[in-house]
Amino acid sequence: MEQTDAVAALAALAQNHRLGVYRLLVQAGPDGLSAGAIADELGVAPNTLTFHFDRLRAAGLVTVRRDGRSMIYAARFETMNALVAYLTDNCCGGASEQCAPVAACKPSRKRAKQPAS
Amino acid sequence: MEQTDAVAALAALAQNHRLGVYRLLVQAGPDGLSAGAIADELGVAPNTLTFHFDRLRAAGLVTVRRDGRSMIYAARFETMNALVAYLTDNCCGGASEQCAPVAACKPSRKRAKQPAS
DNA sequence: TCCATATTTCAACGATTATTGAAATGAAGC
DNA sequence: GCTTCATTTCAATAATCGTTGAAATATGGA
Repeated sequence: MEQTDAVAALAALAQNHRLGVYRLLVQAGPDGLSAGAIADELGVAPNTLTFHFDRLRAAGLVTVRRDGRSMIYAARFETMNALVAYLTDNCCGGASEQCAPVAACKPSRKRAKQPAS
Repeated sequence: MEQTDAVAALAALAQNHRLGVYRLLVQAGPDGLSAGAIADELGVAPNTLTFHFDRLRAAGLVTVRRDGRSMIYAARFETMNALVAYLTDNCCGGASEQCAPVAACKPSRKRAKQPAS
């Protein structure tokens, strides 16, 4: 992961509603959640939420797919893992064994192909 | 870690110079680096850097101590670990064993007591 | 086709952010 | 005490950000 991408991902997460959305999606797993379900859960206006989804998507943190009238958002775990790895990279110069690289999250169920990024 | 603290930490890291500073400090370990050394390494004006140090410090990501005329900044690994844990918390609803909580970085050498936060 | 539902688009506004230049502070050495 | 070095403070500026309201788009069902 490049520094530019890491800054983009961090900036995307550095906002109350977006962090709330993201954590919801991380916990939801590969199946994701509909925009409406997230709006209900967080009590955020749908148009505001669209703005935030765009940021998360532009940062590569989530994917979207359409399901009927609903848009289903899901976390991209590869990006999450890459970001964590970037942050903790070569921690303490690699000196301590306790500063080992962090574990990765590899959900087993296949994720649906994302259509338009 | 509370959502507010996580947003603060992420916002502190969501900037090119600050992310550069932070990664330098993570790799430097508990001994830290002087403000001047960091300014040289990154090619950032000292006053600009002070502004960014303040953000990192306010977010609890780094500590400072004075050493002669130099200010020595060092990463706070507890905050780093807490942030990573917060991001990946209950990943996939805890379903997959591969989504286990991430490893923590616990540098072995004692860190100098930080004076004024 | 017409209507309801789900979500997105657009323009506008106030608030926050990063960088700058000049001046101030604090510590060390002569 | 004066000078130098290391870093911080302050005010000003341009750029970016989050929320809002109203209107548009897309899908599914009667």
